[in-house]
Amino acid sequence: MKEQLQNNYGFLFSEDLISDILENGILKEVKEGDQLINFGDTIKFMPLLLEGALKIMRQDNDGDELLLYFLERGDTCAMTMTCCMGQTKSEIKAVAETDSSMIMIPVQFMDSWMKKHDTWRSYVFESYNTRFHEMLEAIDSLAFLDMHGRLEKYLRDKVLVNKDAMLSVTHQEIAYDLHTSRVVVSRLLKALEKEEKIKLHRNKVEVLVF
DNA sequence: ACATTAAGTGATT
DNA sequence: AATCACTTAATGT
Repeated sequence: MKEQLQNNYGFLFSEDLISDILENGILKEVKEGDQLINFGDTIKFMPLLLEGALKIMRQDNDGDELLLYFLERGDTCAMTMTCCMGQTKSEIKAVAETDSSMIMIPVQFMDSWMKKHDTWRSYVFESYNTRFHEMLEAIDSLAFLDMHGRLEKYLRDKVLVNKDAMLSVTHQEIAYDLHTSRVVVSRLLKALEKEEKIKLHRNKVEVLVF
């Protein structure tokens, strides 16, 4: 845990901060598909991703879901930051996209560390900023891209976080993430296969270009 | 061999 | 782009 923290955050965090993290953080390892945070949960920990990726989703009143963005190593969750200030409940859901490990920092340290550690404050502001940009990207993709474009972006992102062009995913799962129907996904994927951008297998999509 | 689940397709809105 | 209705293909028991 020490080494992983050094490797991923060593260049960002001061020695003091790293020892504070090691002292108070809890190492958590999750498997692909594990749910970390659900809609309405009270957030007690702030995750620092060491390895793997999480997918962050929004949920509507009927329980329908929509993927917002992926978190990777070096990232943290912006939702936790707003939550620990106002004691609000989570408005997002976090699921492990791949097997992941992270350090869970109890939120009560947020406040004092902001004052105590310059490097922590910068990190928090910095990641708040990048999260905000990811959010804008998600909005852009909803507002300005058609399904075809959204699907391509989805596949691109998914290949990036999985570090593997062979995606283990069904058409139905993609449909849930993009909040559309399986039939539409199947058709668009078929079209992409004809363009020779991807190759289709059962339960798998192989991304050839991007 | 049969049931189940994933994926492909035409037609309609 | 969504939905329906149906077919075909792959996989598990």
